[in-house]
Amino acid sequence: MSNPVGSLSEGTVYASRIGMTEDSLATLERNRSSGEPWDMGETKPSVEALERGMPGLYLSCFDMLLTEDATWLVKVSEASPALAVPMSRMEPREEPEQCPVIDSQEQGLSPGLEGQEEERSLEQVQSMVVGEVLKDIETACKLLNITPDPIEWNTGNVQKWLLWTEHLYRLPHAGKAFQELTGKDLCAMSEEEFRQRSPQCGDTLHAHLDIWKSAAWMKERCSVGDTKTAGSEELWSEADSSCSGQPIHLWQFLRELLLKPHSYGRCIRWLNKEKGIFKIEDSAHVARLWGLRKNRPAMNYDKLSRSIRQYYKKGIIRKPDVSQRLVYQFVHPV
DNA sequence: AATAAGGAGATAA
DNA sequence: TTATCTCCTTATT
Repeated sequence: MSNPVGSLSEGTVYASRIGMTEDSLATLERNRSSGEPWDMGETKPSVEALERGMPGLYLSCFDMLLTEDATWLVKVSEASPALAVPMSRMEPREEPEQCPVIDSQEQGLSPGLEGQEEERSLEQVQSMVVGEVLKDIETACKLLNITPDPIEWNTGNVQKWLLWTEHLYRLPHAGKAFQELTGKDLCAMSEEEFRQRSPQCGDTLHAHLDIWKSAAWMKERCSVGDTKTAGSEELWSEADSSCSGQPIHLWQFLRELLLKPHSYGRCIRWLNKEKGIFKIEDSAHVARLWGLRKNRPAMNYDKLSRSIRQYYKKGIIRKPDVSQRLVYQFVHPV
């Protein structure tokens, strides 16, 4: 029983999850602009952008995957009559080929097929949105070196996740209130219990954990081999690809950050992607992320840059021809 | 004060 | 042994 909700009947699951998710998102909405003690830059997950673009859709997509019930389609249709609009408002991704694209070849449809077609495109939207969420979670997992399923977290993993979520959403630090808790403990806690531990952001943390739990539950569900959710499974394996295997190298890590300007563009970005020239805009931030990834709390830019300089003789990274502060160049741009 | 370049020993996988 | 991590000195911006 990795997810308490999973053991409920389908009907109950549907009702309870709708309620849960709406609460969660309302909470996230409420807390979006809360004060933050972190200076981690403007790192905002795309989940938030999606929320902003299509709030009704976001929650519905999750729920649709969580049930076989198709009534959500009606809900979504009512909530956002013009589905094409949120689509066009989607922020462009750096890897567009990974996003299921709604094809526009449904012009000459017979009226009777309209509902079917709508369902099909909604399914595509849904898998795309879910894919975004899964990718965000996957990114966090790689960065923190934790598993996607909160139930498997030990106390250290829990702390990492808290730290991460706090800095991502600019929440006040509340890690101490959850110090001895494992992921299993965390998952068993109600929103009220979260609030008791952390009055300021307990509800927000609970909401985010809920999303992670849902994602993990979905992943488990997909891995059973459901044809209807095969698309999501592909997204998972795609996202999983780079997190399996050997410990990550610094240059790989830097590439990962550079590949996600949406999330990290404010701390590291390409000056010339073709030539592999990049600039570290916030050295402290990048060092902190690297330390997080490698479990080195004492990491700083002095040490990180020393590691980068080790790449000089290895021919992996060099200083660009016109040397500038905090600017480096991959010797073999891809 | 921050960053750059390397030397050199320590450490973890 | 490799790939950092850590600490340090000296020079540059």
